Amino acid sequence: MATIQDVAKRAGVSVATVSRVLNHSLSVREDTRKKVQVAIKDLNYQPNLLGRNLRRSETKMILVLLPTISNTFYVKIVKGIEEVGLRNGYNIMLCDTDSDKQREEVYLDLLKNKLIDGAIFMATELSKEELSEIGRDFPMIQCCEYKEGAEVSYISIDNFAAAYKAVQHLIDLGHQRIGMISGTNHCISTFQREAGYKKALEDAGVAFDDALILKGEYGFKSGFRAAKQFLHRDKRPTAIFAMSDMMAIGAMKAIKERGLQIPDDMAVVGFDNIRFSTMVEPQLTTISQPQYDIGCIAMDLLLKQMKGELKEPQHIFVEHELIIRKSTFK
Amino acid sequence: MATIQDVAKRAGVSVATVSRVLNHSLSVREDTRKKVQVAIKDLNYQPNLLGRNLRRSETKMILVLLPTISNTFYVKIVKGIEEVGLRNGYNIMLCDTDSDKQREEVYLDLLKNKLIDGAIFMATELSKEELSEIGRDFPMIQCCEYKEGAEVSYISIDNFAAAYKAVQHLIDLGHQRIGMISGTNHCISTFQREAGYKKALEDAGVAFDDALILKGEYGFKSGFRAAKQFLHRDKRPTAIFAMSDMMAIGAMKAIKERGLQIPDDMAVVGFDNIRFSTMVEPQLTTISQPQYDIGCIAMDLLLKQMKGELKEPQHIFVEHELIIRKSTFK
DNA sequence: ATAATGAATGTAATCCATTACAAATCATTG
DNA sequence: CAATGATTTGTAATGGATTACATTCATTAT
Repeated sequence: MATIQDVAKRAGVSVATVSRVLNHSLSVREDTRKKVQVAIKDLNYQPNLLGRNLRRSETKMILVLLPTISNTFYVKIVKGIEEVGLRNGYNIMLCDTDSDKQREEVYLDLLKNKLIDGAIFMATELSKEELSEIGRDFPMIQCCEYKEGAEVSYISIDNFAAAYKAVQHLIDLGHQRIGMISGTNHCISTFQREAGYKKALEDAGVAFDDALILKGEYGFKSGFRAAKQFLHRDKRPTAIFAMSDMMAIGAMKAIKERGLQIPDDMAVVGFDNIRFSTMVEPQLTTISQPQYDIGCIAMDLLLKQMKGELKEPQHIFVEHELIIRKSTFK
Repeated sequence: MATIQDVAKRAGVSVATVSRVLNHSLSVREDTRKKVQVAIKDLNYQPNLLGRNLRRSETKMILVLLPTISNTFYVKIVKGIEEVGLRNGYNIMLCDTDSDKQREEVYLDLLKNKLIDGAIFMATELSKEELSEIGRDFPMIQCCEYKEGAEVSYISIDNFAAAYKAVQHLIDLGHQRIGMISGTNHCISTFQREAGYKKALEDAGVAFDDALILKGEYGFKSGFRAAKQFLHRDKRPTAIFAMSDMMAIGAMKAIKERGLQIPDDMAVVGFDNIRFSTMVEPQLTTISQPQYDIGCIAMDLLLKQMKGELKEPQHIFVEHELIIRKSTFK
């Protein structure tokens, strides 16, 4: 591998001049620039970024921490992050933390050790104190999930309002016994969506029944199992609000297996508007988030923070939408 | 940010000694080690990896290039790569190339510029010549998709044999008019699966009909559209072999919308055994690949190559399996 | 022709950690 | 107690590129 020294020697100039050519500095005469470029080509020279990075103290790499890569919900968010990141000269790397704190810390060390310039969390197992501490020294943004009170910017939808709207929709359709398939994790979205569910019931004058909330792991199976439980009850709910589309789709399978009709015997609402929600029969009513925009904004925030343009942590909420399909209304 | 110099000064030793402590060198007296560790803790020192990497000329980072992160097929492969990689002290980063050659090249520059130690391609837009050239100088492995003739190791299943087996299964069930929903891309798997399809027909004495192969983009919609086309025909096929589960599931939707029964009126076989293949009604017959193992082996190969233990490029084929479910056979 | 100005180029310090080699310290033995 | 070898520690070079500052060269003004 040729180094900048080799190029300099071959071109008969100093390393400084080569560096200037590499970095498109203006003050290089046209013929010397040519000479250097020839030498670069001759030697098939590629600048070693380790040297450059050390000197500049930046790597132009951004890390996106995903709790799991199997959740298609993140796809469009990542696309948004990439769009803005690449346009600004940053490479976007994804990491699968598997919701494992240790693994998260391994990747965070890359941030602390300057191997990456910034990080975007889709979720984290860190406490708000730990987050705040790292956030003080290194650029990072929380996206969709966040820790309330952590001194780290975030962008999200208003999960409370979204759940409220979904449940209100069911109430408007005449449902009174509405089962909720919630999540076991401690994400803020779970908490807020449950709160939205309760508030919508309360505002409609429907008594809250603890037995109507079941918890699962966000996947197809959990939804399937929870719905089965609901179906076994004497007074089964007439509608189900699931915290994720995957759960909702699992629930739909259980309902159909039982020989019941959706939405007549039981209506179903999901959350996320994943692509599959239009591929099932009937298509799923769900909450849609502007994922792509969320990604763009998250990356924008990170860029600002890296430039030092953010004095205070920002809290941004974007609009959501209730998409009404056949699983609730013919 | 404290540097190794600061630590050395505070501990009253030389930077070399601090470095030895950091790298667990044996020849440090117990009490000096303690002193240094105290200083490290006091200053909250984190070694700057940019310096270390420059010196060692390695970053312990591995890149996995994905043509798209929305395809859940890669999830388990990535898990396998991560398992082996992390166990060997490497950080695994994922990149979404969007099957865009330019974007691939951006990420490959990271390899050429020493910012990552090695790369695993799930697919590539590079030609075999380009691959070979980079492969000569930098550690890389092809996984699942590969370029025949490129001097770069690969691991895959035998796509020809797998397709052959799938089609043979349909033939065994008495099907003669078997439609294939193939892909428009130029991946070797597409080519080989078509070849396997043809050979299975040939060996069974069934005449090959060009009109029975339709091409699409691997997704739900393509499968849906292709199946619709098949359904409009006078002599429609009695079975469909799709190149991906997503296509197969799209095809199933079209068949069901037409009011036909699966598998009685039309049997369907997919490819990949994604999780959704068990979530649809009826469950999908498909080809299963040992994705997790494939990931482990790919990472193993890469480790060997980085250690210089691979003189020749390796070509590894792993077993596949035909999983027979209700979409072909009650 | 000469001084002054500005453009082009070069020299050397710098980023931070690692490590070969040198030096110092310690323990052991004749 | 000196000599030897082993262990511990320090000095300084190193990796490759960037850049402040110094120098050279060409051009314009006087």
